[in-house]
Amino acid sequence: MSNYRNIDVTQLATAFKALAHPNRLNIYLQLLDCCTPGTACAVDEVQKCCAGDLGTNLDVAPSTLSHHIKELHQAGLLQTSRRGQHIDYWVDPEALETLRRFFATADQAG
Amino acid sequence: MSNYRNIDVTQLATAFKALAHPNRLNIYLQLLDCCTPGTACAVDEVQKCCAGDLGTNLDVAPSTLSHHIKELHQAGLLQTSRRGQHIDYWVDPEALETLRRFFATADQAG
DNA sequence: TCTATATTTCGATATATGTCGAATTATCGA
DNA sequence: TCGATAATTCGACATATATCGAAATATAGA
Repeated sequence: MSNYRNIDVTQLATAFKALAHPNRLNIYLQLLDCCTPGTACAVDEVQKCCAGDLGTNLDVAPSTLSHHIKELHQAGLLQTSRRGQHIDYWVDPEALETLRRFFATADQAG
Repeated sequence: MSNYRNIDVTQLATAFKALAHPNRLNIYLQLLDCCTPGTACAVDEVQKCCAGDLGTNLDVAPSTLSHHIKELHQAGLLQTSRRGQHIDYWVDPEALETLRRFFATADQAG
């Protein structure tokens, strides 16, 4: 059961766990809207996705925000890059593809 | 943020939470393999999906198994029907479709 | 009706998680 | 180099969750 139709079940559970918290799902959705998966927002674009921006509509302390971002990152859902004082985050396209594929195949025959 | 591209975000987080635990994910995967989503296994088929069967490869007490099944059911991921002493469970097709659709659209543009 | 089987509910307990504030690290600009 | 800003790490604490065993509920069959 550690593997299901060529999908790593442990990785799947880890991803679900990361996305299970409303604040973390919120962060992930923001990043989905912010940048095309696999790409950080260009600096000159209006949309930003550095840690501070992700917390503006979350009402949590910076340390809590950092904690949640770390969880998402450790689950493999986000990628990261420093840009000066800021740290940008964006959606890991492979992890997203794994999730998409799981539900796509699950939705087919039993 | 309670709605994202016509998908209920709260429902999404609830579903992820239910699937985040390895034992519950295991149960869900068994049901996906057991029966076509939306249908219970016919009684005369070899595959079964009553509560007891779902726990055979899980190594947890019956009460714990029941607890996990209840979580999946309350999250809207499973449907249920009593069959004599047994209670059958199967994958709710609409919930699965919601998840499939979320990742399908998320995987497209940002 | 009585017994066996399947499942759930309840109460207790250990562990995991979310949150904060304070302190720390990293970077930029003066 | 110093101060400001962004983000992380750490320690503490309250809450949530997973688990079990015992007891309760539901059903089938003798």
